[in-house]
Amino acid sequence: MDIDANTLSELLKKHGIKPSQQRLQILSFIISNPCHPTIDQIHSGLHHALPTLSRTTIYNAVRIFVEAGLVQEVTIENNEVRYDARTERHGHFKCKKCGKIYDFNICMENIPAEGLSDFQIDTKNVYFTGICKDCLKNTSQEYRNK
Amino acid sequence: MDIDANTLSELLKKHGIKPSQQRLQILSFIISNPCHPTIDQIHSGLHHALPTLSRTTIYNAVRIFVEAGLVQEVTIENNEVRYDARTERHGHFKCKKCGKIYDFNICMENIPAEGLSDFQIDTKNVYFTGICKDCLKNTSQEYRNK
DNA sequence: GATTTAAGTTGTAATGAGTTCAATATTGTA
DNA sequence: TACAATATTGAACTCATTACAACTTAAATC
Repeated sequence: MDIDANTLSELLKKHGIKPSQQRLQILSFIISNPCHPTIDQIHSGLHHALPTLSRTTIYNAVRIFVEAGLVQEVTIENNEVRYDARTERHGHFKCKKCGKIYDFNICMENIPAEGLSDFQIDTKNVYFTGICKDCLKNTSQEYRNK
Repeated sequence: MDIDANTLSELLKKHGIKPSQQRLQILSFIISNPCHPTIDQIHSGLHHALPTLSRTTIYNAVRIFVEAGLVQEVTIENNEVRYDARTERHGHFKCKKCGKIYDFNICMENIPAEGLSDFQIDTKNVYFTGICKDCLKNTSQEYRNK
């Protein structure tokens, strides 16, 4: 389940990021948990490995990862930023009932954007909201947001 | 520049929303300022017309507008929710240099989303980031984020 | 190996968008 | 006018994120 630490270390060095224990663990966690974890989920997920890990360190680490293009910020809904190590472009779907986030493949290049000629486009984000297959099956159920 | 108050009033009633002075002004402001204003921008923009207008009222009003489908939430970047009266689907581009947000037309229906069959899709959002035409022209300039 | 220097980490305190809530004001209706 | 229902207001609160200063670690030089 774990990613080779040396490989990750080299990856960080290649981007001019010093591979500290904390950074290696944080990046490894994001890669091996492709559920788009929040800062808080990273924090509690690494608690047994690094009991003194501070939230500030996680904020710092993900910021430099994002700047280096190793990790993507995913803002599906306001008030929860999530992180995603998939660098290939893909879309996100958030179910309004169960709150689960699904990835889906999408060919961004095919999106026809009128009026952006002469613009330098760095990132493209697509997110949908609605109700997922599983929740649709159980339609008679009570509404449990989030 | 103003929108006919009667038309707006009817529009609100049609959606079961009581057309109070505050709601009319807030909706009118969002419609006549298609710059995707934040709560704060709405607040200061309406200050001369409604000096006692409270932020809470704006939060309440935009929430019921969004629920009624009259207004769209635009979350380009975390920590700033913006509001948009354009209900037709379109994408948003945020310039990393000047911070300006551009609309662009996009045919959402054509976005090929693999793996979402049997999902009920309610909203589709597309946002790009990069550097706008104007800022590209002045490349030698200092970097002014936001 | 000891010393110096730079960089990274930590926890606390500050910030600021958004929410909650009780009091007040407004509106519609009899 | 009186009543009931709804809307508005502002202060207090919450909570994610940021700022910052003290501390720790790692690397570099002697």
